[in-house]
Amino acid sequence: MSKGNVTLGDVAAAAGVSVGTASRALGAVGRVSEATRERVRAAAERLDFRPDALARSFVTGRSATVGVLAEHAVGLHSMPVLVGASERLGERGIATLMRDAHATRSELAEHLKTLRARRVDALLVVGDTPDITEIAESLDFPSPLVFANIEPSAGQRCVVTADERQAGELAAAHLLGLGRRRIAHITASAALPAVALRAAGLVDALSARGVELVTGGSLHGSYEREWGYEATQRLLTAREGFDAVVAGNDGVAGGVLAALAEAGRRVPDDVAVIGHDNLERHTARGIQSLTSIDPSRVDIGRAAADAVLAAIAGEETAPVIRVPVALAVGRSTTGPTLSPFRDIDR
Amino acid sequence: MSKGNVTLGDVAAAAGVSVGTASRALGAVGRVSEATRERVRAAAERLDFRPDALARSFVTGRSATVGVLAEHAVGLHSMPVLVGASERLGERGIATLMRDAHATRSELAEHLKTLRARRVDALLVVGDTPDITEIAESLDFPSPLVFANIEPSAGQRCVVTADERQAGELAAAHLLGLGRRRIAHITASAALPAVALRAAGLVDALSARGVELVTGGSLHGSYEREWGYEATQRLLTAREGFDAVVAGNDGVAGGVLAALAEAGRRVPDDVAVIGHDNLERHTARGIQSLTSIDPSRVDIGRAAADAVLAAIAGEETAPVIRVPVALAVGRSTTGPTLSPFRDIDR
DNA sequence: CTGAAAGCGCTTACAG
DNA sequence: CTGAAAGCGCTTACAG
Repeated sequence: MSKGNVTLGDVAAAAGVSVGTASRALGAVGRVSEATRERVRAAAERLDFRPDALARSFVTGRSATVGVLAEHAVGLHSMPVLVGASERLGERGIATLMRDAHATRSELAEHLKTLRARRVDALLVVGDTPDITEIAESLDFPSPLVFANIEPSAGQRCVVTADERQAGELAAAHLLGLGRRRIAHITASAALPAVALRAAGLVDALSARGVELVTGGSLHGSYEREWGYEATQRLLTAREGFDAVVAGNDGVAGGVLAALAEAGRRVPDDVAVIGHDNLERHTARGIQSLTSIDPSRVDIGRAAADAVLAAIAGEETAPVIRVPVALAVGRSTTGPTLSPFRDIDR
Repeated sequence: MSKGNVTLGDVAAAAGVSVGTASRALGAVGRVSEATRERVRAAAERLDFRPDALARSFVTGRSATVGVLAEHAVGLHSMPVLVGASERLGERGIATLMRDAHATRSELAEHLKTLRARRVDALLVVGDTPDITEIAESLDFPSPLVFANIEPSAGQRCVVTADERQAGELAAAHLLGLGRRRIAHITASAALPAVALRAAGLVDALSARGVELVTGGSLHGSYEREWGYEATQRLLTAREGFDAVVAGNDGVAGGVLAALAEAGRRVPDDVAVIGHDNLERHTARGIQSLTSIDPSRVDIGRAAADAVLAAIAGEETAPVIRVPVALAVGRSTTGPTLSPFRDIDR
């Protein structure tokens, strides 16, 4: 009690069996009579026996640790994923060893070597990295790889990410439900897979109701606020009639709102606006001003942890796991009209 | 290469020495001739030898893992601390095992037992927990304890947290620098240590310049937006002349702004407002609207990790480590006047 | 300075 | 079904 922890030998002695038998009685491998199993269990219980995790890891080769490669870990996109995953893994007694993924190929290779020496049971990659799959293969990295927070590309066995198509669908359903029919989509480069998926979800859901985007397609630019501003001005100048804008993210939505305000268009009365990322979730100041798609990144982290656990257990995992997104409804679509102070004051 | 990793035995064989000698040559313990040390090192280098961490942990008893007890891990106050700490520890090859600190005493005791069985090298407690020091003592928990994100109380050896006094001082300096002299302080309960420290920092820094709070002292209520609203209305009703408000947090500041707007007071022209927490950091939409104290929680996490590393190394650590806060200057103190749309649109 | 050996606490074939 | 033994890869007194 005071010093040395109780060991399997103590339990075996207390139960009157050998350590080998005690181990089998407590573990899953090997046959033991029910009677001795009970006796050993009772002894273990009585002594509050906790097997030394280090010894067990040493002999089994499972470290109960997973490596985590994180792109910009302290950013708002990664943090909730990392914490959600760590929490879920921690519940299962799995530790995490985090390394920065913002690194050169040789640095990444070095990280992987360290993690292999650590005998991590799996590697979770959060965000974008240069060719980690390829590097892992070239190093003969022995643990399963799980990816989170990226769009899947070739070579990845298991990717956990947001349901980007659904994001577009939710936006469409919400706006259609509000009676909007002349909808514009101002978003980032079509070369980004997530952008393409969201656009497809939006367009398809609108088509199903016989509606198409006012400009005939998405307006592709960047994720910058300026792009939202500029694209909206273009729409206004072109006298394109529109009663709703789906923005690529909350920053772009900000630019849209600014342009609308300058032009004297009321939100949501004249134009409803939807963002993406729901940054307001983090400020939590009470009233939601911008309607926005919330990617539930903590849930992505948890789902990624579940995928990691499955991979460790040797179970087959789906190649792509899409985590549902949610729509955070705010005043930019449902009113009352956005107005001075009431919007900065919370 | 293909299968079994290179082991110390391989290195020893390559260098023509025994494993024991190889171990001494690579490690710090025991004397070895410089010649053989070099030979062993060369062999290790050539074979790209990485000692099996599990074997090493097993024999040394150090797991290279620290337990983390987190109060509301996925919250905005904890996440940056957790990620900052994990990242720093990861750089040093230390893994983290996270458990929820929002638990009953017996659950916490159970967590600690698990962590002891895991042989964690230290325990990092983030946020508030019921009596963890006491529980650890009653369990004879063998690893050092480090606390982050709480105000120190009796019994804690090492606490890493924000410099709360400095928060008050920064607010004072900023407002005085802007020529404000009639300053109100609307904050939460004086029973909260952080509140008391911030108030003390504010009052002392003002006193040094011959200024005192308009109401003769801080107005203590809660951290709720409503309190900010109500307290401001009281000030207005009492015809208390004031040209600045320091709010307990950004939520309270929101209430203050709402009340001022309703009363037709311009911000910052008539009244400057400072918040605390700088939630806008997370939305990062471009222009800072609310001036606010930013507690730099990622830095708290990093500093906590450093304290953990020191504790593991057996070094003496300071009982309280205060991490500097910063002032994020926004339009609520420096203008231009907060106005419609321009403030929600970014 | 170096080698041979014991040992960390567990798991798991291998005999009985 | 159970016990005795080997072994996981390293570190570290202990002899030489």
